[in-house]
Amino acid sequence: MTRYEEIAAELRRRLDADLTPYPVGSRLPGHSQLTAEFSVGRGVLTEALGLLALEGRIRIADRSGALVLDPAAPPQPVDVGGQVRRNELGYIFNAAAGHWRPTVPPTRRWLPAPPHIARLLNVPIGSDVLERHRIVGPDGHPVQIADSYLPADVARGTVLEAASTGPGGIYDRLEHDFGHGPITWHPRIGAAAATPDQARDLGVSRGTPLLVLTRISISGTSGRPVEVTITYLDGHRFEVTGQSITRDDTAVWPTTPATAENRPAAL
Amino acid sequence: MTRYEEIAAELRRRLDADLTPYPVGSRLPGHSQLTAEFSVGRGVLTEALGLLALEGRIRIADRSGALVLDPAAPPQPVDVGGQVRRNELGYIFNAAAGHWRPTVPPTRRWLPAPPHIARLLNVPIGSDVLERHRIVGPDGHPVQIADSYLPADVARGTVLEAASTGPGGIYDRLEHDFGHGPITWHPRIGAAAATPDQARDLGVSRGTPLLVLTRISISGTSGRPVEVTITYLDGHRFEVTGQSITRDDTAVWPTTPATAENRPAAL
DNA sequence: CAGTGGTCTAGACCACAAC
DNA sequence: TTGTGGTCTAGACCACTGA
Repeated sequence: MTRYEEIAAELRRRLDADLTPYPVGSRLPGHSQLTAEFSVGRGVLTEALGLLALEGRIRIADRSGALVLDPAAPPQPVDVGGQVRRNELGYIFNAAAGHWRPTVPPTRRWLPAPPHIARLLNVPIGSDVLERHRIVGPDGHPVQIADSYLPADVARGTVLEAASTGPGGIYDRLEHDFGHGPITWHPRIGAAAATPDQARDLGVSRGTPLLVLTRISISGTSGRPVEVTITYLDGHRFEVTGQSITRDDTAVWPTTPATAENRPAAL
Repeated sequence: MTRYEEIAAELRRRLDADLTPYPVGSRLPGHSQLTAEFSVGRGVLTEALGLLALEGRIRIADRSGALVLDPAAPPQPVDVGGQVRRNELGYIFNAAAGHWRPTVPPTRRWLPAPPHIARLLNVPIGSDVLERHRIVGPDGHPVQIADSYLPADVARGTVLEAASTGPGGIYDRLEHDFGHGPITWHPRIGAAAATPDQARDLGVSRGTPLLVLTRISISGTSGRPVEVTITYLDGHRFEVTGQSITRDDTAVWPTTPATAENRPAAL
C-alpha cells in the first residue's frame, strides 16, 4: 500500500463515516492543512485526491477546494436506441435531453478528419469534415458535449455550416432538404477519459471517465454515412439503460461441449 | 498551454507521423532520455505520458517502457441485451465472450454491501453479500473483470460460495435449483476509471476509462433482485453496439413548440 | 489579500524488467 | 547490472477564488 493509497483510504473512511467531518457538498481542507496532517509532500496529496476524483468521490474542477460528492447518488438514466422525438431544435434521442438547451451557440469549423472520425464516416483520413461542437444542459448547467461531424460533399456551402440549422435541425435538413431520407441511425456506446478541454467544458475533474454515445447517420438514398454525432456525459452521473432480457431469449440454447481447448485451466 | 501539454502534443505529433520514430508496438524512450531532450523534470514528463495513456495512445502498465498502441484500431463490438447463449460454464451474454475463459479460479468472499451494490440488490447498506470476482479472457489474456454479487438469503450456505457452481453456472442454479426462474435481466451501461487493482488485473494504465456493464437478475418468482454482475472492459478496446434506429421510430412526433422557457438563449 | 490548486524543479530511493 | 517507471521530498512561482 503506497502512501497516497493510504491517504486516499483514510479520506474515503472519513467520507463514509456517519458523522463525517466532510459532509456531501462541503469542501475538503486545503493542501497545506492536509500535507501537514499526514506529513507528506504536495505531490503525494495530489495523487491521493486524484484517486478520489477518479472514483467520483470528490470534484476538483476550480481552485476553490475539493467538493465532496454523494457516492450513493444513483446515476441518471440515459436512453439509447429507443423512441426518437423531435422539437424545434432537432431530434431528441433520450427523454432527459428534451429539457436541455445549448449553453452557448455551437462552434463550427472545418478540420482534417482524424482517424476515428474518418473510419466512422468512411472518408479518407485527413479529408475535410465539418465539426459542430455544442455544450448542452438544463438551464445553462452543462452536462453534455455533442460533437457532430459531416463530410465535405454533404455539408460544404450549406446551412449546416451556420450556427442555426433551422427548424428540426441537422436531421430535417438532411432528410427533407438534401435528399438523404429516411435516415437510419446506428448507436454505439463507449468510455473515454475527459481531455483537459472536455473536463473544463463539463466542469469535472481531469481524466474523469466519460460515457461516449456515438450515433452514425446512414443516408436512406445513398446508403452512405452522412453524419456522426459523438455525445459525452459524465460517467459518474449518467448510465445507459437497456431493454430487459427474459428467459424467452434463451430459447436458443447451443450448449458448447467442454473440450480440452475451452475447458478452464483450473476450477 | 502547459509544458506537459506541449510535450504530449509533440509526442502525439511524432506518433502520428508517417515515418514515426515510435511505430506501433515499439516502446517510447525512457524518462531519462525524454527529460533530457525536453529539459523538464520527471514530474512534467510523467504528466505528459499520463495524458497519452488516458487517450489510449500508449500503455504504461509494467516497468518496461511505454508501449505504443494503434490509435486507428477499431474498438471490438460487445453485444448487450441481445441473444443469450449458454455453455458449460454459464450464460453468455455476448458473442465474443463465448471464447473467453477464466484466467484463474474465481475468488469468493462475503463483504458488507457498499452503497451502489446495496441499491442494485435492494438490500440494506452493510448487509452481507457474496462477491464472486472473475478475470476472464481468450486463452489467458485478461480482457474482462466480472464481479457478481448475491444477497445472503440467496447464497449463504449454497454451492454459489464454491469456486465451481456446476453445469450452467450461477443462473442454472438460481433458475432450476433455487426456484428463482425464469430470471429477467436488466442491463445498464456506464463508464468508470480503472482502480489500481483493476488496472493491474487488466494490464492497462492507471485511470484507464473502463466500460462498465451492469446486469441485474430479477427472480421470476419473488420479483426481487437475486444477483447483479458488473463487467469491466477496457474502454479503449471495446464498445457496445446497439440496435439501429429507423425513421419508423420517429412516427411519434410530438413537436415541442418554441416558448420563452425552452428557446435557446442565443443562436 | 490570503488561500487554493496547478504547475514545475531537482534531487532521492526503490522494485522490477531486460539484457 | 543497467535502466525503467513508481514513489516521495522540499522547495518554488503562478493564476485564480472567495472573503
